[in-house]
Amino acid sequence: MSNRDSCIVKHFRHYHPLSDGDRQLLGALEKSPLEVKAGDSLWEERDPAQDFFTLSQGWAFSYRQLEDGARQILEVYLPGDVIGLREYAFHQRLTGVQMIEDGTICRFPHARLTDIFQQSTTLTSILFAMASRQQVLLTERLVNLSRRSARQKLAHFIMEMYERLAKTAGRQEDHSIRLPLSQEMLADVLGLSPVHVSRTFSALDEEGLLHRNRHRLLLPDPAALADAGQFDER
Amino acid sequence: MSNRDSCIVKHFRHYHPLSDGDRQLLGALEKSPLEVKAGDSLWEERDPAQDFFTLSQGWAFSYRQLEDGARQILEVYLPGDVIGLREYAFHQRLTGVQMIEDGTICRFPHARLTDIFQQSTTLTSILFAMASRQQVLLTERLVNLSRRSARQKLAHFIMEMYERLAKTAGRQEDHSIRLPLSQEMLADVLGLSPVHVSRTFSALDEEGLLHRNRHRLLLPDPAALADAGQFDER
DNA sequence: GCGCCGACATAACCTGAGTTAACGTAAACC
DNA sequence: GGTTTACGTTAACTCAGGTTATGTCGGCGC
Repeated sequence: MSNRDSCIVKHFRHYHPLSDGDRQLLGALEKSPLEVKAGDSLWEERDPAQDFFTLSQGWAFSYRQLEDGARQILEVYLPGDVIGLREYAFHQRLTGVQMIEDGTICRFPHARLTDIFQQSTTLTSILFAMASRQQVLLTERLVNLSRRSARQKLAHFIMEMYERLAKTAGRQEDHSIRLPLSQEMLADVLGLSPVHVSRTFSALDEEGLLHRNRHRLLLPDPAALADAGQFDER
Repeated sequence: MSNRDSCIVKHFRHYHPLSDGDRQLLGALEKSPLEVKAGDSLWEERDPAQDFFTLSQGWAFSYRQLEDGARQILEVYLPGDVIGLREYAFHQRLTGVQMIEDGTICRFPHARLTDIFQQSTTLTSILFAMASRQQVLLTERLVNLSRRSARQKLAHFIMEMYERLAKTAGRQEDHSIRLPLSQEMLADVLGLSPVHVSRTFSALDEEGLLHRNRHRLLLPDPAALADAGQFDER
C-alpha cells in the first residue's frame, strides 16, 4: 500500500485491515486536506450539517453554549479522531467545534455515507464501531461529571488523556504529557470554575501526584493518579 | 402489511418505510418475545455482550455502579427503544440494564448486525440514525448534569419524559404523565441525593409548576416548566 | 384492630465548590 | 524597557446540595 495514504485511511486502518477497494472508496470521498489555525471554528451550533471531518494534526474540541453563558466542552479530539458523526441523523449541528491548536483536517461529505453503506460492509462496520466507542467515552464522562469530586474529575480526565495519548502518540519515558488546554477550558470540560481547577491542580501538585510547568504535565506515579480518579481502563 | 408486525419492525418504521425484504430481514433475526418482570436484570456490567433488545412493553434503565457504591442511571428506556447498541464495538457489557416494570422484550443476536449491513442499506441507515439519536440524548443529559441546578435538572428531566411519552404514547388531555420512577431512581438519574429530589419536588409543587400523587405527574403549564428547566426541543 | 415495612417528607447541620476580587507572572507588542 | 493582555494563584465569603436523623403515611400480614 502506498505511503501516501490519506489521514482518513490511516485512521480507519487502526480498526481493521482495508481492501484496496475500501481504500479507494474512502479516498474518493475525501476532499484535499485543509490547514486550520488555533481558535478557528469548524462550525457553530445550528449550522447546517453536511459533512464530517477527520483530524489529521492538532487538537480540537466540541462544546455547547448554554443560555446563561456557560459553556460545556463535550469532547476533546486528538489527531486521528473523527468529528461530526453525531449529527448523522440531523440537519443541524448541535454542538460547535473549535481548534485548540493549528492543525490539518480532512472533509467527508455527509451524504456520501450512504455510498459507503452500499459498497463496503467493512467500512460500515468500522464506522459503527467508532460511533459505539464515542458513546462509551461520553458515558464515562457523564459518570465522571455527575458523581465525582473535583479532585477525582481532574485526576480522571488527566488519566484519560494520558491513555489516549499513549495510544496515538506513544508513551514518554518520564510519564509526561503535553496538554495544551487552558484552565478555563479544563473548567468547561469538568463542569468546574476556573478558580477551582487551579486550586485542585495545586492540591494534586502538593500531594506529589502531578507536576506542571506551562502545558507539560509530569505524572510521577500514574497508577496513584488513576487511583485518585477512580480511573478504570474499559 | 400484516398487523402482526413484530415490535422491532414497528419501531423501525418510525424512522423510514420498510420494504418487504427489510421486514423479513428484521423478522428473521428476531427470537420470540420474552416476558420480564419489574426488577429483572437484562444483564449486568461485565457480562458478555452478544445481542441487543428492543423494548416492547414496560420501562427499563441502564446504569453504572461506582466503586464507592453510588449508582448512575444513564438512560431510561421506553417501549419501542433499542437497548444495547452501545456495546457493538465491545465484547463486554459496560452498563447494567434492569426493568422498572413488568414488560416484554425482543432479542437480536449481536453478530447478525453484519447481515443487515450486507443486505439492507435502509436498515443500516436507520440503525446509524438511532445510534446518532442516542448520542444526542446522552449529550443533552451530560450538559444537564454538569451545568444545571437541581431545580433545572428535575424540570428538564420531566420535560424530556413528557415529550418522549407524547411521541410514543400520545399526549393526555390534562397534561399529566405517569412516571413510574422512585425518587431514589430519580436521584440516580440526576446525580442528586434522594432527599434533595424530595425537596426540589416540593419546591416545584409549591410554585405550582407541578403536582403529584403517587406516580402520576400533573403539569399545569408545561411551557413554564420547560422554561424552568431550560428545556429546548432539539 | 396491631405491628411491620418501604417510600416519601421535613428539619438541622455541614461541606465542597462557586464567586468575587486582588495580586503575580509571562509572553507580546510598540 | 515599559505597558498591555491573557492566564494562573490565593484568600474571604456564600450557598446549593449532601448527610443524618426523625417523622408520616399507605399497604400488608395476622
